[in-house]
Amino acid sequence: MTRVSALPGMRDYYPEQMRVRRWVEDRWRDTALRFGFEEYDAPVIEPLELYTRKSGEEIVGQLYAFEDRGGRQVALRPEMTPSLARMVAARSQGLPKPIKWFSIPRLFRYERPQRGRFREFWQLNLDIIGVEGVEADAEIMAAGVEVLRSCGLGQEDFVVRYSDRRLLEAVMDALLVPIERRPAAYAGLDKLVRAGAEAASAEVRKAGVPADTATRLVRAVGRRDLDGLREELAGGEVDLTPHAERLEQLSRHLDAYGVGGFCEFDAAVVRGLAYYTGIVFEMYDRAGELRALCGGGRFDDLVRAAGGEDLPAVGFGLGEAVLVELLEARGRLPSAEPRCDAWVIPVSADDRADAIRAAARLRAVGLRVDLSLREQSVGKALKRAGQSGARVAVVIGSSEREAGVVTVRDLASGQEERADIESLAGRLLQRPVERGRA
RNA sequence: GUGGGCGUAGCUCAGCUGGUUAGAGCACCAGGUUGUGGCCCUGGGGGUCGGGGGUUCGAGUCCCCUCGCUCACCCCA
Repeated sequence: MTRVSALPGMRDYYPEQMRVRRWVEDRWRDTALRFGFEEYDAPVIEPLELYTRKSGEEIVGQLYAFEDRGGRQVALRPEMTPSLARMVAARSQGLPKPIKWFSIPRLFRYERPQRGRFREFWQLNLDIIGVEGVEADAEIMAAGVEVLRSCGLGQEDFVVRYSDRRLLEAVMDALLVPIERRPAAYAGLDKLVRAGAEAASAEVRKAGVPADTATRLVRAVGRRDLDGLREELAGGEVDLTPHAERLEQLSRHLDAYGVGGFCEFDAAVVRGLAYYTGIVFEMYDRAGELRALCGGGRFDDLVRAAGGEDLPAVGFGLGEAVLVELLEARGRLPSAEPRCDAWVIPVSADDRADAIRAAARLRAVGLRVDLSLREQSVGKALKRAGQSGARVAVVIGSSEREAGVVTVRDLASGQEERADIESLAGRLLQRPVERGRA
């Protein structure tokens, strides 16, 4: 008999991994709710057309697409944004603005699995729709920072780098880079941080930008701060002031949120994809060892492109895979937590009915209770109970039955006492196992 | 899609230049202890040595193919 294993890039979540995923998702959800976002979801299977129409070329090439039994061309969703755009476009007139929605979608992309990259993955999506100003950008970025902080990460662990597509446009205006060369030039600039100035410059030249212009562009962006940009562009005709003011305002807001220390302006943040229209940002581990934790920005054409009214939007996607890697590297993953409050052990088969009644009573008041289901020695059962992290073992044998009590063994200290089931329930309820906490 | 590394028990691995029925530790199960855990002792289950083909008297070991994992590139969460 050959075993059938999970498909490439798909993961089985055994309880120990599931605990971690649940822990992370709980923090995502808590933080999103604290920022006033409402949760939504959409189908995992969508019409293929939803992606072929508007998504980036790369994503379309990675689709899990097939024909369903009704002859429809369908795809497993590779990202959440098109579904969001559809939902908002369908009801945008009736929804109170701004719309602040979040989702924790399960997504699929058929690409080569590798470290921090799978074919099935989860991400947190946060979006604000209907706000034009940097107030929304700041709120989104601050929420992103707080999501990671709620997982126990600090300034020494990660950083948000941001820039503004409009600023880059102005720089390209100043350097007279032809409009039609810009998408390819962006892609070249996107290599600056990873591959260095030489490689980026070569890529930009390949995009059809004259060598001296390419050199100036890469050098300007490579300065990575506003003063540097201004110096490199000295003598140019274009005024960076409105962009600088917008960025300054964003920076002030981020300080007010208390997340200024996590955020750095970086002109080299470009992001490859075409649909960003304003602020763009990425979150990275400070050590620079991992892939991007998160990417986002402003895409003001989102809703209109989906057939809705013209509404500005800003948002981000934060993946679970890289985040878990970072948490692991920093030792911030939650340690194994107690699974239950009590573990009930019948001494012999004759005691089982009473053990079941005791467990049922404790469960009825809301405690987490496990029960020995195998006929085995009390010693074995206690060992199992201890492994589970239960706080107490409840032993029920003939002498307890006669006395109408149970023996309660504190599994940490080994101390034992007899008690009736109601007083035990009361005592355990005063300090039940904390739900979903580290 | 391109290129490197690696596939032996659930996990971590050993297995010398090919040589009988493939091993260890941990984990699991049972017993020692038919009412008291974490230590200890004893025993047990569990492997088509990733799969297929080839060379050979003989392949975990050598060759080819293939699948999978992994790392880097591409790109992205």
